[in-house]
Amino acid sequence: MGFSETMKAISDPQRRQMLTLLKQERLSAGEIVQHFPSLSAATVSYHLSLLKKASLITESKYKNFIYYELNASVFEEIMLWCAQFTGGTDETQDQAD
Amino acid sequence: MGFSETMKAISDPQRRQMLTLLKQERLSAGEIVQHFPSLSAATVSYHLSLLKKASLITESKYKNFIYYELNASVFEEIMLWCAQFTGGTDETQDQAD
DNA sequence: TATCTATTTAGAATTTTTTCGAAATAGGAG
DNA sequence: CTCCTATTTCGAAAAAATTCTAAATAGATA
Repeated sequence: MGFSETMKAISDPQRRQMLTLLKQERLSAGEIVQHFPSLSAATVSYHLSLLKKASLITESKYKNFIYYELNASVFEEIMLWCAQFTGGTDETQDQAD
Repeated sequence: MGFSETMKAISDPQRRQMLTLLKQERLSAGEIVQHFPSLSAATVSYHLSLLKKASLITESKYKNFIYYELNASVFEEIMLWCAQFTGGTDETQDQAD
């Protein structure tokens, strides 16, 4: 939910790779697990839960699968935060952190 | 230097606050310490070293002070990474992670 | 109903990050 | 040269994040 949670979530390379996978298409938890041979299903599930808490992905259930999907809108917020440093935006704007 | 180091560096709220402070003006280590009453000078120094490693700040010495200054250009790279998810940029572009 | 498949949750172990106090470094001032 | 001020580095302790295996959940199928 909060900005800090989002930044923490995207700070991990494996979680960023999960986001990249989901950029192309929505995937079930099992399909995501297959992309990480070095991690157990439980660990991938843990990472997905962090991404979900940060609103970076959403889940929907179908049969006994859980599908994950990217929520692109959160990235706008991060870009806005960055923009305050590049001098590219109105500097009077409210900003998280 | 690497993208991962940068993302790790900005994932911490206290380090983000240091960047925000440096957005306005360059500050000495001691001046930055004063903004964080709950942290020791050693701890602030540790955080500054991470920001420096991530190229988010640069340092310059004057007398026995060390001044820190923001390096805004790194934020462009983060924004570019975010943009691939918002559909706002050329998707054929190479991207870290 | 019994069982199989997909996934998460729980609990514990490991690893990484953060933090501090004390000691080291470095340069300026007397 | 000696002391003082600013800051970092070191080593250890504490806190947080990551990971695993095993057990729990939930829905589908036989």
